[in-house]
Amino acid sequence: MKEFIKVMKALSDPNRVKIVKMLQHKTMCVCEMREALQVSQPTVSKSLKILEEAGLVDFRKDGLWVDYHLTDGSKSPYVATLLGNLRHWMEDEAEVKEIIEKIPHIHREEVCKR
Amino acid sequence: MKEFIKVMKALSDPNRVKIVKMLQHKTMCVCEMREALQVSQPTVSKSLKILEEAGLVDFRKDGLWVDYHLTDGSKSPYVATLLGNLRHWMEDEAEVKEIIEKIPHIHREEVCKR
DNA sequence: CCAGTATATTACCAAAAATGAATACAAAAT
DNA sequence: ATTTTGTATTCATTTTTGGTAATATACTGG
Repeated sequence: MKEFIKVMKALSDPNRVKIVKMLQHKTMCVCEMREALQVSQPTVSKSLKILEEAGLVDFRKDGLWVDYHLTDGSKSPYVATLLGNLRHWMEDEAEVKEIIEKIPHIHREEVCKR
Repeated sequence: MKEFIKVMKALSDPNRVKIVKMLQHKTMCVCEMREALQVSQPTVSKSLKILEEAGLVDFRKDGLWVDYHLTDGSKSPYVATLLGNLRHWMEDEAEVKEIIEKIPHIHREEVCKR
């Protein structure tokens, strides 16, 4: 039950859902997401931690950057199912579309350094 | 997006999930759920309102009683999918099983009147 | 080692949500 | 009409959450 609740809570916030939707398109680092979402870096970090603890995302360190990606959900049926559904869910939401369209124009080298 | 968040939030609370699991077995009134969950009546009512606003449950008045039941989710793909998944999800959770086992022993006529 | 950069963590604030007591409302019975 | 009973709502209080600013940590290059 606790696991389920954790996953539901993780997906109960617009920014976190947007992060998931972005990561469906590509692996991203924190500052890229920061730029896409237009929120502060700590806010992104915190959201990512919640998603990570729910088993929705994982990361790999690449030098100074931390690249986040969606998990395969193999550790939780809830995660697997919801990540699966989220592939098609909300594809037409303006809020999501706007952000997805930004992604190709965000380049790590330009966006960071703050 | 707002609709999705509402559904996720509604399912982010143990008592509300338990209510859904109970309603999978039978239509129930507020005081029966109160007895099964061992919480106050207003708490149940409020939980039901949240579930209702998310489109997960609906009710029918039967004299003094208000019988709640799960919806068919026809108004929201999120609801439809999650209610579908919740049919098998958490069937083995001790927390849920205990409550489900109580249901047959709860009789409206005895449980109400307080 | 030092400076610079990306991320994480901490501390704190405001807004939202959960909780319980009291009250209001509605339907039925007397 | 009044009382009783099941449910909904209100209100005050506490807890949780989401956000930013400030700070700490970790990696890189000189």
